[in-house]
Amino acid sequence: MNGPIETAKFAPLDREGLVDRIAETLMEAIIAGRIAPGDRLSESTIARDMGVSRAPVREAARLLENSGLVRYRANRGFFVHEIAAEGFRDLYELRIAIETAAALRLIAGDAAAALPALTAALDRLKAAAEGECDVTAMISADLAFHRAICLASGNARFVQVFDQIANETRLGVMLIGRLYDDPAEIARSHEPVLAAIAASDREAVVAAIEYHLGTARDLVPPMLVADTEKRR
Amino acid sequence: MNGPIETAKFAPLDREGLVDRIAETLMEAIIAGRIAPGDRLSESTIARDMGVSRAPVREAARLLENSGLVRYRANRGFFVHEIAAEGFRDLYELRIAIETAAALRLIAGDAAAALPALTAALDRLKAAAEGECDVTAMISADLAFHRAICLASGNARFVQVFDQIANETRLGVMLIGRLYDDPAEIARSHEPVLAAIAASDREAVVAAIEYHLGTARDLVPPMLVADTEKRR
DNA sequence: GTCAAGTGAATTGTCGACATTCGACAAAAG
DNA sequence: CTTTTGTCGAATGTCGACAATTCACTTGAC
Repeated sequence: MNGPIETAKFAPLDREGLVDRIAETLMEAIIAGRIAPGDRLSESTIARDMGVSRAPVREAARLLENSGLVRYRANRGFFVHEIAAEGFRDLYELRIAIETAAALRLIAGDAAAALPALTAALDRLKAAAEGECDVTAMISADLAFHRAICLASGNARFVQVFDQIANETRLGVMLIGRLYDDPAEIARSHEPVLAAIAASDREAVVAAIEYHLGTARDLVPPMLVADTEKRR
Repeated sequence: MNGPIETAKFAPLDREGLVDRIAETLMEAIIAGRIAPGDRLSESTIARDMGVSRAPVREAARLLENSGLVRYRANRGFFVHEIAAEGFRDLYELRIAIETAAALRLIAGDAAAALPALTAALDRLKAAAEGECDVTAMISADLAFHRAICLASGNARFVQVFDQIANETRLGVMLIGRLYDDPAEIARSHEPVLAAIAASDREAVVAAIEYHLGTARDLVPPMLVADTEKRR
């Protein structure tokens, strides 16, 4: 059974393909806001800039389409997704459904085992809210906490759906600077969710998530409309 | 507001691109079982058979990946997705979460307006269960009913997620002939769900969907394991 | 001045060819 | 006989070129 090598002496080489690297670069640019929502992703331009051909760029764009960052229109190309007020409500209703289900599933299983990861995620979120708060990092930490809940549920599907919509959430939220005006408050608003999970209280979990995400669902769309108007 | 043409006199030309047609053809072949789960989708072969180049075939495959029908492995190509027993449980937990949320949302809105569509979908399901029951058609009608619930919720996200996982459900369920041994019984099992929605009874809706989908969730995985063993 | 049609540059859609990688079989060493 | 190494066919990965489509601009008539 034992070959000459028992423990791996080398970490696997980073062999992620060209397409993945292009996709990552594009995603980073979109999330960082260097490409604005609604902007067209010119295949030729991107390919030329990156020094590759158009084929892998197209594939990368298709990949990003799955993440909801990019929309494709036939014969017109790829565009950075613009999220509307109405779509934001729907998006958050889906988040409530998914994350509530994940949390309930988590409680039904081994909640104790999952708590450290959740607590750690919340701590990181609080840390990100301290001092000179970078909005992008703050959003990342926020999403990471919610993702941790899905992950801890043990159901890969919940994580999959969450990942698909996380970036869209990001795009929507980033349009609104004001939302993160009081980062510490945002961070604190996650505590009831964790507390309910820790207490394994099903009803409290449902209520906490509904309140936490429901607040954003009801608060953000009007802001989105206002900000969209202002931009004209 | 009114232009010279008020009613459309011509159906829109079939301008859906080559990629879409390839994707549809492939999807049809997979759903019909002409390509078995686990089989490789050879780009070259498909391209040659269809008389096109490999580029649109690749894109079509990437599209099908979003529908969960196909999985992509780097440098190895596309394969028809194989669903495992464990994955099936997760899949159905997600369905319960989505469809329950959709139904509750539906009740919160204008339930009366949505009822005709749901009733019609259920009738079609019953009709499909009559006489010489084609399993594929039966599954389609079954899924169509559940999709109608998501659609009636008014939340496009629910529909989007449902569509993404519907085909995977199909692949999993099709592996098990026995499940549809008694089609009429299957059709009837949908009635409580519709009744609960019609009554706008939140608790009943939650219970009905949990029971209806939960039965499949608990029943199918052992069957999947058994059938997989048998196939060896 | 407004609107329609025409024109052309720019972009996407598709293709065939070449480079790279993979997996299986064969061959050689232990 | 088992294990490792070498080789080879076949598939994917990437590319540059051409065709088809779109969009902004110009042109012209009313």
